[in-house]
Amino acid sequence: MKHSDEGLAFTEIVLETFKLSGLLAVEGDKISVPLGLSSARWKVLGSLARSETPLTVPQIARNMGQSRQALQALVNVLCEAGLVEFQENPNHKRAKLVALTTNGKDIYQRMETIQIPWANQLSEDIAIEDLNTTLKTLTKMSSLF
Amino acid sequence: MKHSDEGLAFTEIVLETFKLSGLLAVEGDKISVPLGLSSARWKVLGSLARSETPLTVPQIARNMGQSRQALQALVNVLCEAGLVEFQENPNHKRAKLVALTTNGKDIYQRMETIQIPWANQLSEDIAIEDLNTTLKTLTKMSSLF
DNA sequence: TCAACAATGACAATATGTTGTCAATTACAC
DNA sequence: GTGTAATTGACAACATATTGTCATTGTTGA
Repeated sequence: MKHSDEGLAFTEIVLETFKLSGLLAVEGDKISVPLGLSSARWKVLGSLARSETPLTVPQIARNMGQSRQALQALVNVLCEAGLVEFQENPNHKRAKLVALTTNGKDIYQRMETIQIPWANQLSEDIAIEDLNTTLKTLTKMSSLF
Repeated sequence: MKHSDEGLAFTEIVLETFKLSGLLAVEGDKISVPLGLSSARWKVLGSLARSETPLTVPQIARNMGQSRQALQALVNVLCEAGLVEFQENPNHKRAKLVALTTNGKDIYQRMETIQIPWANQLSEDIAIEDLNTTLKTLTKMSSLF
């Protein structure tokens, strides 16, 4: 049996995704180290900052496609660092709500002032149609699992 | 400062890349477990199988965008498992060449008989132009780092 | 209502990844 | 050639991720 044309491209995208993910994580670490963060912790702050309402740990995990245990560990560290806090959840005794503290919001704002020019500069030579197609395709791939 | 259109799409691709990478790793683990492998080990076998010539550990690491230390650890495990072996490198006393053993080649072949229908089936509803654009764009993004 | 099922937090074991460091080896410029 | 810089393997420390398990809490259907 052989790869179809689509199957071959799909497979190469898979490999490139692994590679890019690793490179981006290292890059994200470099960017966030000056503010005492890391790629992983920054992403958690981003989930909370982008959300309209406070989220529980399992909700964040599902959004990010990760296990709730991994997210719980990150959130616990962020809580100890004073960037997020647990709030009582009126709908659930055990599953507390995670919210950014004032300090957490401030740090995330400062990350944005670094991330925005970073993304703008790196993307300036890539066609917007290609970026849109890529995002659409990656999202479609994620939805397969 | 605000994201440009490109910067915004770029940022969302970054987040989707993290998510998809995690999902694919889990999926790859499931696929490869029956043959005693994992996503990470499978990728190493793939690098060796796809290469015309035997490679050194740092070469594989650079191909995959990873640290040579991480690759060395994987290769050592694969060597203990008898899937790869170290060969003397006529050009370098320390940097031995890594080659698939007969058993390693066999396992990889069997992985292919699983991976090919997997990729063909998952990609069948995605347009080939979109896949090609996505691969091109991801590769371009990787090259930025 | 209440019994069965699902979701959650906590903990442990393990895999995979980075970074930093050191000595040994190789490559290269002069 | 020779000295300096880069590469490599080995080791350690640590961060991030999965999976499995358990007791607790929440949800749902009969």
